Amino acid sequence: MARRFVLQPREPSPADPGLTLDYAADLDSQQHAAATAGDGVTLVVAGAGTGKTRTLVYRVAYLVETGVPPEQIVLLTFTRRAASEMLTRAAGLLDGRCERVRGGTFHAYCLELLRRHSERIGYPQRFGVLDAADAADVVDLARTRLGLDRLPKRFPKKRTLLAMFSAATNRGLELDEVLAEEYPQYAEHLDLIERLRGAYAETKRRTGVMDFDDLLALALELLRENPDVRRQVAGRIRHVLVDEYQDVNLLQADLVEQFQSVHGNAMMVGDDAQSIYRFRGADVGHILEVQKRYNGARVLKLEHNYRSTQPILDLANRVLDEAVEKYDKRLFTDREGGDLPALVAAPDDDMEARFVAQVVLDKREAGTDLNRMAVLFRSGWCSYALEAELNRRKIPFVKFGGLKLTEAAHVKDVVAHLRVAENPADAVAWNRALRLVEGVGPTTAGRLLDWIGAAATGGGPAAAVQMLRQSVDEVVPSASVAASVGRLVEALTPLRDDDMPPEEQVERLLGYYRPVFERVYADDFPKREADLDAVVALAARHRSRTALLESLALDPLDWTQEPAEGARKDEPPLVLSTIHSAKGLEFDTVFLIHALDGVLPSAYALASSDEEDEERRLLYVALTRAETELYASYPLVQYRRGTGQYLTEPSRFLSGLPESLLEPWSLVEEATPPASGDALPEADRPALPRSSGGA
DNA sequence: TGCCGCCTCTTTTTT
DNA sequence: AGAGGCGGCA
Repeated sequence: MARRFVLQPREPSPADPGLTLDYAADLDSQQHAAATAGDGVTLVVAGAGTGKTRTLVYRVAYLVETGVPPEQIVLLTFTRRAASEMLTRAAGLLDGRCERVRGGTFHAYCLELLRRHSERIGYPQRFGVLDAADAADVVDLARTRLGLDRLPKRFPKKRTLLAMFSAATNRGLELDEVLAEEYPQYAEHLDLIERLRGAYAETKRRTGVMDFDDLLALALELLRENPDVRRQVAGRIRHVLVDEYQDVNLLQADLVEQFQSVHGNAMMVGDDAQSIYRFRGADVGHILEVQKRYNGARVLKLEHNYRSTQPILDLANRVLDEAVEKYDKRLFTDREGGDLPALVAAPDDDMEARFVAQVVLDKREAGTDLNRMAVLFRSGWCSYALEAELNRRKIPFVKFGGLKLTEAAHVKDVVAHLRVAENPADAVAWNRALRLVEGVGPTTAGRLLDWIGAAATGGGPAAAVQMLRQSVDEVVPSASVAASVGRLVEALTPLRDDDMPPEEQVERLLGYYRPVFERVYADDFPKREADLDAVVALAARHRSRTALLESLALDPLDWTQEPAEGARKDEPPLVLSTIHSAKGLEFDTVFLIHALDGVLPSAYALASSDEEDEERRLLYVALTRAETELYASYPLVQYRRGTGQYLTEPSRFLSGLPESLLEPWSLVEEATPPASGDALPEADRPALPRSSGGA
């Protein structure tokens, strides 16, 4: 029987002369209590703008100062941006001593673990990582493999299938429970869906790839089924800190439990009012039940808001008040005064864009840096009109969320070729590369894949390329197609050299791919060209092909967009972001655009009051990003193909609020360009100058 | 078999 | 707007 010997905690005295930071002076009393909390499990319930990040950063510094080796601290977050921001801030506090703190997203951290112990779960060391689009392709491969050429009518599409699989995995449910709960219309196909799920899993394993959910699920399996690995991994985690804990799903909550299982030190920070990831299996229940899961966990609160003015908080509090599910949350601030938030009705989205651009320029003129302002929206497409307007006015901006560059077809093409070099068993990558060969369609590609698969399992991955070269003639319809496939193989062969620097691999690959690229994207390849150079640049920043591919799979942070032409050099750009991607950030001025019913709340999220509440929290998150100025705006008309122009309604969460909370503005177009010194039509109603760029 | 053009549909949010 | 499905043609 193993025995547990309990060591008394070694409490550093508050006056410990070894501490270089003055924690008591830099933090308020609640923040101080959290940052300097003793060992064990601590839940910090922190409202919006209460200095959560600051507190975590000081916590890290405190641990390091009190003798915890930085590399034994693990700081987990949900986005790479949050991770890097926090690690950078911590590093800045104790000049470099915090640099070796481990951390990143759950997915990235799990990937690292799996890479190190892949043999324990039956994966090759060089397994690949699938994004959502790749995963959809694997579903197709799995389907073909099951011999299911024809699916029943009214059968879920692959995107829906993946969502079902994901819900089951992330929430620890059986497929039939997910179907009954969320997809009753497909319940009759349970058997077939189940078979597809099995084939999907089998295909991933056979071809050595994992999807995002696998990163979490397999890491958990690795730790649970290999006590020695768990002891080794958790033994090196003296403290685990988790930000945005309200957004963990079951797998992530379980992983945290594993990570702290040796030392028993965990700090979870979160705000149940800001839970916005239910759609991917997050469950506020986990933050609410921390005390149940960890007997004796202490609970601390941060309630003092330092970010926003009172009028902004009043509005945010009001929005939350009307949730069906009540929150015991009222933020208070010392920042008295400040302007009322505005609800701006714009005639159409072009005028809305001009309004935002104009206020942004005015504020920049008045001394607010562009990157202290942000434009937030519900979905990626909401900012299209604004992006055009910002380009016209040469205002530099970066956009977070929405479509990613790594999802662009031509970037995925390049990545697919690299993945084949990395892991010749990777059938999805092969498939993509083969389909780009002129004359190769689904059928030919399928036959070639069978050859490759046989070679990869039989003679090992290295044999695959060799085998393919010999077999091409037998499988391919014509000699010219065989020659084309041969050229692909010739292009890939030198890339298998692992010592070749990644940028050289990409450069060489582009020698093969460029002609293909110009043929496949004949109508618009010049516009796409810059992205290929960006891949080369990204490759130059990575040590190995493996590292490059990981970075590409998990959304590279340092994938820089070039600044708009004519932009001031080095001026930090205006931030455009989905609300989801803006979580945890703060800005002097926030514009919430397209605050429309059907957009926020999304028309797809109105089936239940739970879903509507999540949309409401999303609005709450958006509003509480603002420090001093807040503008919510919406266009009065929208266009939709088919329907044409139609009238809109402002967000149900914002319409009907008293003018003492949210001041209605309307936009009026000035008839003539203003002479200098002219008064505005009304003091607080900015007029729009005539559009300079045309609509 | 593969390619092309025409059709419709559907449109969150992220790792 | 863009993707995916389908039918007809080379």
